[in-house]
Amino acid sequence: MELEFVPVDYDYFDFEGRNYVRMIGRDGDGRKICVVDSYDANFYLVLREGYGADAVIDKINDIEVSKGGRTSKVLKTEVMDKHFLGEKVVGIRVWISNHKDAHEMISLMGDMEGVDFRREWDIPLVTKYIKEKGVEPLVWCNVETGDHDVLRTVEGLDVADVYFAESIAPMKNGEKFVPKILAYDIETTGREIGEGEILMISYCSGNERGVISWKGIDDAPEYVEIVEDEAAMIERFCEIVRENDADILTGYFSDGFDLPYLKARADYYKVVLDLGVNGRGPSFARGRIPSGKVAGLVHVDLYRFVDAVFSQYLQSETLSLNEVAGELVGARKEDFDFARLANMNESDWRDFFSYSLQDAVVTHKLAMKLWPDVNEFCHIVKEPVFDVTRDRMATHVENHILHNLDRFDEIAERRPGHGETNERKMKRRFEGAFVFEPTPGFYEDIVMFDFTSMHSSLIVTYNICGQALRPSAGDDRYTSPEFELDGHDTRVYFDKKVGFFTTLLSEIVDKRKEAKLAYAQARGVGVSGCRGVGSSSSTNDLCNSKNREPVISKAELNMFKARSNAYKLLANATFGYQGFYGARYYSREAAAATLAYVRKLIHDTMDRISGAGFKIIYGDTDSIAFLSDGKSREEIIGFLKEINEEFPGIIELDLEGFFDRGIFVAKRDSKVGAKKKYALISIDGKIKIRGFETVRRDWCGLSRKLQDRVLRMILTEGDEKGALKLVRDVVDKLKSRDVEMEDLMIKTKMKREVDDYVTAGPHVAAARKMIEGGVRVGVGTFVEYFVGEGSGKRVGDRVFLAGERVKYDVEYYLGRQVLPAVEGIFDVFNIDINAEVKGERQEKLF
DNA sequence: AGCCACTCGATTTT
DNA sequence: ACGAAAATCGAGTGGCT
Repeated sequence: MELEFVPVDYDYFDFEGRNYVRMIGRDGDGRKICVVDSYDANFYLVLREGYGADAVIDKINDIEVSKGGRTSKVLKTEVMDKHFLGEKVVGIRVWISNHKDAHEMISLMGDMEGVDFRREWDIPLVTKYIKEKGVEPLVWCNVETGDHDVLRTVEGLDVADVYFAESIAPMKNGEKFVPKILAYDIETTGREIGEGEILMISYCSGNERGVISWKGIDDAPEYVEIVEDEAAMIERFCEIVRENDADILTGYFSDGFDLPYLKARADYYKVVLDLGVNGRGPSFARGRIPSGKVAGLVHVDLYRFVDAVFSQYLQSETLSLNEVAGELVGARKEDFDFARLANMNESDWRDFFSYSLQDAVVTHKLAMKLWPDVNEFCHIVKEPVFDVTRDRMATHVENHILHNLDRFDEIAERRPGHGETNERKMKRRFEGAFVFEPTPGFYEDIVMFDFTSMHSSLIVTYNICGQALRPSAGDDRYTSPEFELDGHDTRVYFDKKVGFFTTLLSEIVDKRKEAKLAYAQARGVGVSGCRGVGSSSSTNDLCNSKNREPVISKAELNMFKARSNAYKLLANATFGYQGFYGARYYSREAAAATLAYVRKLIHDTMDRISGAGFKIIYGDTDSIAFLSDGKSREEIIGFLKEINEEFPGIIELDLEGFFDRGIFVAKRDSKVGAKKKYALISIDGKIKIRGFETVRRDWCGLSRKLQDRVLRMILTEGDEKGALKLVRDVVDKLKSRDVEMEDLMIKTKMKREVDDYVTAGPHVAAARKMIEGGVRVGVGTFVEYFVGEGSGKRVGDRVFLAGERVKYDVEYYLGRQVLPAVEGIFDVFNIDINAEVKGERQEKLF
């Protein structure tokens, strides 16, 4: 029979000495089903030039590996014309009976005469399956089902039906798959996994929501279900999860907390944490934070996705659910003071239930918000949801490459070995980008240009990749600018013939442009009817031309935005990927050369702009700021167009903006202009603050807020005298001890374990205090402290945690926080803020 | 004890 | 374990006077 199927989750297993891929997903009727497909593990032996395949094949056919009660052998071989790093090679594709033995098999085929090298044995089986069969995650396909003994192994699964795929192929115009998402959250008495009890579990999948608890009160809200005890609560939760029949189970930091905690408590009570379809508990993969996997229900830890993919684009200072959800979905968690736990009355419990439910609701909202992004990443890098939500950018870049190699008949490069990564890590750093040293001052009428995806467009334009690297110059080669590598000046050369690496990157850049345009146009349509849709190309045809009504749904709009964003992130990460020690396609020369091109381009462009009579005031990597010098905006834009025509390849300079005023300050204790530290106000009144203490989380709120207000007053009103008054007010408040403790807290993130610090700064002292108080502090923990009065010489001796009844140190906050934050700004106006404040002190004395 | 040069460590910018 | 380097700046450290 035939059926429609969308795969969501993948894994593989052995049956009678062979590998099978097991997929869980939905059929056309929305039933959760399991589809099993046969897939044999395989790899390539690449032949040495001049050697034939027959002798090699004869030899490997005899190789067997017996291990763990199974015997792996060669099933089949095929001689194929392939490419490796763009060069033609002859490969023997070898199919074997078990992927788990691939590594062992390959080592037995090591020093074989005629075999140059071996590849693709280190690619996960599921990745190879998706790549080769085109059965992509979240893409509908047609399955021709059939009988097979292997179905015995999946008969017990808690799904609507199980099928064996006789054949399987993606559908041409499948619908978009919308998953059912169930969010959950637990409240516990302990902070460590398994230490203490779970008091309640909350869940939310849209309208279906509730809290299960064994801490009964007489009139609990109707959404609370009270059960006998903790074990019963865990079992009831499993039951609810299974009945809910979601595709995705999601939590926030649930890999690191909720799921392992549940598992530990379930183990303690000897009940099965049976959340999935196989009647067994979750499994945890190795790693710094072990990934929790539930069979047939994709467990997604949203924190990990946000951390890996989104964090650098968020304003949030911590990645707490509260902050991230606040920023992304405008939803805040409820507050609950955990100190109340010690002594709870009925009303406290009601608050706690409500708080817990809200956590699950907010997590669900966040999951719905991020789904378009997860979905796009899945479609682009063609890896399952489970992996896409946990992989870092470098892995995304690599997976995107791996899944597209077949179009180039390319055999994949291998992953570097341990020794190799260590060797790469040991290598010296290479020179990075160029930053222009600004002259401190207050400027007016500023223009800023910046290059769009500068590194990526240079890589594409000059074919900068390891594959194209050549030892000498030539007509068919690009010659890089001169740069220093490992102590001597050098140039490198790249063949002009494009290969898969730069082709794929240029596709990413194109698709990003396409999605960005579609998004912009769709938004135009959505906001004020059908307009600005001039092109007739299919991606731009977003209007129903008959009735001129917008036909773009909000979901589609979000899709374009997510797609544009995913391609942008992928493009931006590609440069870093080439210089990343763990990369299959690592090329230190390419990474260093890219930076040499980056420096040359910014210098040449700066010369071009100043050559046209403009005064450059700043620039960093890919941006240039200069004074418009009375020229109109139209003239500037015309000038930009003119320069753009002179760039080679896909290099493009963009208008970042026009700014009415801007301030650049000097480095501390110096007259030299500080780099990466400036504030601008754009012509529409938007303020852009970069690098200042205002935007640094390791400064106290008092200094940050004051500096922000000072900068704003100076930029919007040009009123440094008014700003001076702001400082005086704060100084007075500080001295009269009128400042809220909250504004004096200094927050830092631990970058290593407490004992691993060579020099122990104040935050380490604070961390030690926290540990004394029973808090576990490790890498990633946020430490908050204030500096109080005391005799200690070091700041670290006067560090106190929130709630400690110690007077704050006025001198410290004045001299080390408040004044330093504004000193440089007033210097620009020749105002000595220290003298001003001291003067005030003198006046008071008199 | 105080100054100075230096290193360490956290954070931000691109 | 899972993109890159440039840059600022506070705090601590150890040698010197």
